[in-house]
This record gives sequence, C-alpha cells and structure tokens, in this order.
Amino acid sequence: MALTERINMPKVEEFQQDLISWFEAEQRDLPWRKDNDPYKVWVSEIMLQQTRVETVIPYFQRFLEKFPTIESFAEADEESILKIWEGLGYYSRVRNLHSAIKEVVANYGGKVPDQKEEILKLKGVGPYTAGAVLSIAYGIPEPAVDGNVMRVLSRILLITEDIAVPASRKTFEACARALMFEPNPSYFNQALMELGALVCTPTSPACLLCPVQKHCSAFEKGVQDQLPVKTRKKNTRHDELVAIVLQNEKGEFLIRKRPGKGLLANLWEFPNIETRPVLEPYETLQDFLMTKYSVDAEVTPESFTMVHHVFTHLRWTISAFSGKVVNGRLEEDERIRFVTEEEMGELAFPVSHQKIWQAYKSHVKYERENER
DNA sequence: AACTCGTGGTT
DNA sequence: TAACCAAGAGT
Repeated sequence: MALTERINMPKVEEFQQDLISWFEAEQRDLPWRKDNDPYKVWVSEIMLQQTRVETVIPYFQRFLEKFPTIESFAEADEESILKIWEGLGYYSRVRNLHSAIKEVVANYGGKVPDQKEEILKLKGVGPYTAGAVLSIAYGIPEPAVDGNVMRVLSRILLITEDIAVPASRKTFEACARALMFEPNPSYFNQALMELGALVCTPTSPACLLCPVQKHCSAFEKGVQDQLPVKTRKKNTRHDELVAIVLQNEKGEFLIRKRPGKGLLANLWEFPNIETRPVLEPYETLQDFLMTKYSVDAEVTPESFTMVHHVFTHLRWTISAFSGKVVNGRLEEDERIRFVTEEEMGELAFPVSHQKIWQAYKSHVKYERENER
C-alpha cells in the first residue's frame, strides 16, 4: 500500500510485541484502569483532554463518587456538574458530556454506543475520544490519535508533517491503523500514549530505556529531538479588569453568572468590568454598580489585591476592590444574586475569582487583627 | 483552517 | 519570565 511505500515501517509483529509487553509490565496504576466500563472510560477521556494525569485523578474519583452511574449523571443539574468540574478548566467539556450522556440515556437505553458513526455524533466526542472509548471499552480496533501518539509515531516512523496542522492527524491515524495490534486494540492505543507520557516525552526522550528503540527511525538517525515538527504559536491578548467584592446590609456578597457561551460560560464571578481601552460608560465601580444594577454602593478607594491570571490565549490583570451597599434596590434573578459565604461554596467559580476571594479573606483577617 | 476554550507544571 | 506543554473538540 501507499503508506508502507512512503514510510519506513518497522517489523509490525515485533514492534507490537515489544510495545505491548512493555505496557503490561510498566503501565501506571490509574483509577480509570480498574475496569473498562464505557461510562468511566468516557468520563476519564474527557477529563484527560489537554489535562495532566495527576490533575485528573482526584477529579475523576470525586466525579464517580458523586455520579456513580450514567443515570445519576444524566439526572444532575448544571450547577452541580460545573461545581464538580470547578478548577479543571475547559468547562464546555462537562456541559457537552452532560448533554451527550443525557442523549445516551434517552436514546440508547443508557448504553454507550459501540458504533463509530453513532458515538461521533455525541457532543464533545471527536475522533480521539471515539477511538479511545471504542478500543478501551469495547475492544474495537480503532486508532486513538492524541498528542502523544503523534509525537511517538512521528519519531518511530520519521514523519515530518506538522502536527499543528489539523489535516495531518489523518496521516497518523493511517499509521496507527497499519500498526494496530488486533488482539488487543485497548492495550495498543494505551501503550502508545503511555510510551509518550513516560518515555517518548516532548523534550529529552528516554531513548535508552525505550522498549521500541530498535524500531525507531528517529533514534537510528539521531533526530528524535527534532520531532515532531510543530509550528504554530499563540497570540495572547491582555485584558485589565476591576472587580468588586460587594457586601449588602445582611453581609451577603454580590455575585453574577457569566454568559452561557464563551469563556468560563455559566460560571459565577464577582461583578467586574474591563478598564481598557476606556472605562466607559462607568467611570468608577460605584457608577458601574449604580448604572448596571441600580445598587447604591460605597467602594473603598484602594484595591485590596491585584490578581494575575494566565489563560492559554489571554491574560487577565484584575484589581479587586471591596465595598458595601448603602441603599440596595437590586432585583435578584437567575444571573445576579446576593449570597452568603456558605452558599458561595455550592457554586462554581473560575480560579481567577477564587484568587480574589482568598485575597479578600486574608485582607479582612488582617484588618481585623490590626484593629486590636 | 484558524481561533477559542482553563489550569498548573516545566523549561 | 515567557513560552511551552498535557489522553482535543467546537465553531
């Protein structure tokens, strides 16, 4: 076939044997490897998207304690699914997962589809996740090409296609298919990823410890450090914000829910505004609170903290102020509320606003100790 | 195809 | 420190 003509293929059977044997001996003991229940495999794969294993472990365990069955998660409300995802990032993952799980319960009798075309229709399930679930949960020989696999295969097969270009994933899928270990697709896919995570790492790969070293074209030529080829860089935006931790007469705090689409969708936050390029139409936080929420407030002249928060594609600098309501006429609704600290604990906040809250708490504590 | 979408750890 | 990276998908 064309593939084997262009690419220097290793001896497939020997390669598979070396790879699978290594995986059986060296694989990590991870919570989602205790069984191959499709629901658990699915949840773990979504959590692991662009996220480190060590970060995911506690989230995965908490998730399954709270939602042990596919039905229990399907019945959950959005507030609680965001709360369990709080701090994990990429929050649309959990909203898509929730939507997809409800779909499975409603239309597939609670059984995760084992057909590629069907599972790919589900929200949040792309080519990687489809391959991972099909192979790990059902033993179907479908490739699961993630960043690890592209890196590993680019080295073993000396593929110089730019992995930052979406279209090149097809090449790697074809290669993974050509190398697929039919008796155990689950172990084959997981072994490639595990190899990428433990041995064939992005920088300074441990080639001397590699179980498939003798099959690796990059190692043979000594070019493993130059692969994979990955171009694209990011352009980061910088936003400056001012935020307000505002208490009413009862000591409750004003919070609002972010819009249902876009960055940090539907998470709660302290009211805030951008200060650039202009601070209009509100000159101050006091005017902002009055104009937007009809709240008459007294805001401290100095901010109590400056929070820096870095996202993948943008950066926030937040000056946080505190204040008290003088005359509240605010009408609360679904997206704007006064809540106690205890009630806040039930809601999901982005990490940037958790930083503000922590700073506020220590600020208040410091003020209190200073009075004595 | 390029851009958006989080967070924490490494280099 | 800034850039890069980690079991990607939606638009």
